[in-house]
Amino acid sequence: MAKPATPARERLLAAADELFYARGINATGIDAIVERAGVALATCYKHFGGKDKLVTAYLSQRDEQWRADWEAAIADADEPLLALFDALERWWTTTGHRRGCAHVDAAVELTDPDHPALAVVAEHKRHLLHRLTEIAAAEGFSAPGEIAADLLLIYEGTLSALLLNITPDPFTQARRLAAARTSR
Amino acid sequence: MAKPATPARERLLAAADELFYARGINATGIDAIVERAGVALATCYKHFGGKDKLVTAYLSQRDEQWRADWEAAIADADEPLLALFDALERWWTTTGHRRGCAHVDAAVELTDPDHPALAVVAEHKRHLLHRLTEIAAAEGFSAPGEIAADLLLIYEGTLSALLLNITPDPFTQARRLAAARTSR
DNA sequence: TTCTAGGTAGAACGACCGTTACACTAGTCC
DNA sequence: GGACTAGTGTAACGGTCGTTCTACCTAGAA
Repeated sequence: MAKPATPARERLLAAADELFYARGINATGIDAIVERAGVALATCYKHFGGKDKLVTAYLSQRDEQWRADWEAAIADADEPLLALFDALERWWTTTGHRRGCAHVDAAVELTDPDHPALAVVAEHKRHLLHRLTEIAAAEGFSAPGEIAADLLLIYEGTLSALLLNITPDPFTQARRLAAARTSR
Repeated sequence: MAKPATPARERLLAAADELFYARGINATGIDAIVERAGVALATCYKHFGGKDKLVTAYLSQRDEQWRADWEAAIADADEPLLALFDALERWWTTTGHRRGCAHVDAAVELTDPDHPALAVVAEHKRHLLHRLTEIAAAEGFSAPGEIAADLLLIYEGTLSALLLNITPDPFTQARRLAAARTSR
């Protein structure tokens, strides 16, 4: 929250979130975001200074939101390690879009390896692995890093399955696989 | 093989394969492919008629290649169900690029749901599920469809983990998870 | 020889997009 | 009142890209 959250800035971020996710980053022009936000083009550039930074802010916001949702699910869950899939299913069923994980999409779309938004993607996934490892350790598992990596792999597979629509019920699958992996 | 495989056509497809995969579909212009192939621009349009169809041909070729590699791995493997991961690792270690699955990338990049190439993507993944189900049935598993879906989910997760570089050794992970799922 | 198929080279078009600049407005605070 | 801040609206620039067109070339078949 370095910058003040003015209404214009918030509306720009909300519009960017909708359009970047639904239509893709490269396919979405600044003009479309500005129009959706009901804001002047110059205002967008005053706040973000360019598309790259707007994309970065969009992904950061998604990361923040996801962490909050996940932590809430962890607090609610009987088995904290499986809360990942509770949060995923809640997110998936409450939003209408079908484009998988916004961070994975960005990693695919942003071809330039120096794009600043890619750092946010890497940090988002790093956090997933780190937090899963923490939870597994707290649950007393002997190899928490291995369990965390396996759950992350299952999670990524679920996201892909959702994006590609290849499997009838990815959530049930994911929970079955994850439960088998974490049973003792 | 409806069209004759003239040298120009082959070189165009080879160039498209390299560039579309390495730099992304949207970020790669026809000009770049034509230059890489050492072919005239008009020749490209005479063979493919447009970028959409070139992309479609590129993905079809990848699909064909992947099926052949996988079938070879199945023939070689002790456990046919796990050959998927043998083929994946061989492909990954013999090619230099790190952009995950070309078909998933296309599904992310091609925002227009009517893009003709998306049918190839869907068919590619449908075939994976179908063939895995066949093998599981041949191996005598009682719920071959379930096993196939689980293996496909693990496979997709591995591809994502490779793309995002989030996990130290996705192949070992994938084999461990898959072996646990198919043990009896 | 003539016809044809496949390939070449280069230019041009139209559209889109990220970015910048300029002139203007309205509220706020000293 | 004056200065500052945030926002508006429009126009233009420069670049990229998919696509089309025209003219030309070459090798082999009829």
